[in-house]
Amino acid sequence: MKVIIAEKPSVGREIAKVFGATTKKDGYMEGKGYTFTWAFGHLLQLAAPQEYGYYGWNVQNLPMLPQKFKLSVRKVKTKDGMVEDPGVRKQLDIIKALFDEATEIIVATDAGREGELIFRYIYYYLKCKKPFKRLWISSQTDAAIKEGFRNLKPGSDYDALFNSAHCRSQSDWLVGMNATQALSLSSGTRSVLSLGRVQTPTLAMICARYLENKNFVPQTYYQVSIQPDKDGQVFKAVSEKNFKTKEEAQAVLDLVEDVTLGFPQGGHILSVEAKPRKEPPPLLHDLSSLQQEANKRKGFTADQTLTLLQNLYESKLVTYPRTGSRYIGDDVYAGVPALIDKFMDHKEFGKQATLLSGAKLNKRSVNAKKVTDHHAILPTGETPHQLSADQQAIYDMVAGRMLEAFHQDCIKEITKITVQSGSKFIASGTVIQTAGWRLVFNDKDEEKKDEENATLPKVTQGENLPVTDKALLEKQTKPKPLYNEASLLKALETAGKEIDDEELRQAMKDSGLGTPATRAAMIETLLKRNYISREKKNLVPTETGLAVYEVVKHQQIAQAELTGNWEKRLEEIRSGASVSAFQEEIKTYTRAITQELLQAGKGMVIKVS
DNA sequence: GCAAGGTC
Repeated sequence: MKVIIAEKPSVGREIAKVFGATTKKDGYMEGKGYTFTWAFGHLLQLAAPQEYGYYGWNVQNLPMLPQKFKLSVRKVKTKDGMVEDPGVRKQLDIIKALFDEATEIIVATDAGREGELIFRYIYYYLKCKKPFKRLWISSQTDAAIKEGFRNLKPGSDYDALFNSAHCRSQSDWLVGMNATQALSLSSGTRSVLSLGRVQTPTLAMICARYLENKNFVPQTYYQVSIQPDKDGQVFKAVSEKNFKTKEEAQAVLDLVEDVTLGFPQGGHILSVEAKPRKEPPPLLHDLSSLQQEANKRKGFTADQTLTLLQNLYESKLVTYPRTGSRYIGDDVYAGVPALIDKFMDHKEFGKQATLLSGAKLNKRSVNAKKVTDHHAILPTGETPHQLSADQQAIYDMVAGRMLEAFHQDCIKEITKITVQSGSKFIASGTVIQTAGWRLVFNDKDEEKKDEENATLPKVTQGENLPVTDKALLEKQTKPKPLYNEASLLKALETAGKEIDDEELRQAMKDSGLGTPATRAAMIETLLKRNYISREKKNLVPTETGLAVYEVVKHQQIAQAELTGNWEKRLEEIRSGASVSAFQEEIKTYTRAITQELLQAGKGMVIKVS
């Protein structure tokens, strides 16, 4: 008997379906001589410190550097503390029984580093010795699954990938557990002051932005605006330059040849530039972009959006939610026209679905090379029943985005008019000529600035217009806004963009800080630790958060680059570089940061709340 | 009591 093990039930069942195996059992399916089972993500985790003999939280134990890491069954929190998750234990037992019967195992966990780790941890924990092969596919269409099975790889081909995954896991444990205990113990508070490769740089970003915002000194500057009149249609033009002093601006204002000063036609049109600009539709959603949009539109937290999306996924209404790709492959694209047709009766955007039906679709979101473990989020085409208002809102964002993504470009005309009246003034305006994808939600254009005119009258070069009004404008420079959930998620994805080193940046771009699946939980962790709080839509540090930030802000553990460095090394391990060299470096770093924090925490000032 | 990673 061959046993196929997937990362999650949905994939296990999908593969079983392709094989025509339909017999449902408890925790697996069987048919055609195969058995199909699954994990629920990570079933096993690196054991907690006490399982290596490090009892309690004690400076004597630090740094904790286990000789050999152990695995333990995933735990859940109950009123009696942490206990084995019974569902996980049950599934592990099922997997063990199946592996015992197996002649061969086929590994069908997600095609990536963590997918490999999920299987290997199970395999080694169960002390299984059966031979295994690897299925490596990035979409779960029938064709992709069949092709993957014709192309099974030897299990050992992925040993180096497992090594890199295991290193990632151990390194996070060593640095996180030790740094957390070191700072918590030395701070003298009895609370948990957690630190980690992902959470601490994130906290640092929030704190740095908060302090920058709070300490920002606004600069006053001045502008002059005039209002020319074209046959009764007025528009606004603003001085080409900004002025540092009111006097400079006043001088420019005084030179304006307006009607009240006796100039009947003092606005001379120097030039009119009008150029069309194509604005392509947005890409399909991945989890992060959807969380950002839901936060902007509905004020949902990243965690709420993920929960709602998980509900929709479990009801088979949307595809896999925890994806980091905004693209689909050609195989999935083949089903898109039929999918669009399903929305022709939708009350909000049925009209646009009808318009797209049979039309030539925009293929910007179609690129198999940019599909990673999972493709972008799409509706499945199943008809929703009795969704809650919030679920419906998320569902509509997924479906609406699909219509946008395959819609036509939006064509705008950007107009710039230069007017001479004493000095030069600029009027700019954007007119949407063909709305294209913008028809789906009829949203306002975010890019549009305050000074812009909705529409500008038709004027020609050389024309002279009366200037009917003028004004001196006093303005102030603004600080970068505080992070909210949407802008933080975006910053986490692109933390690499502020890194100069090209190779580091590439490594960061692939991973960012955290992963789509973990970012929502990480934000919740910072809230739970009382490091940050929500103020309206903003995320701001608490006193505790700022105190921790002050202690660690110059340390490596607070820098996003730490992840970039690790990723680079892990990638080398994946291509065969030495594991032990990296492990030694991590141990050395763990010793160093533990010592530093044991000292630094003593100087901490934290109010006990 | 603690990390980051995955998912019901």
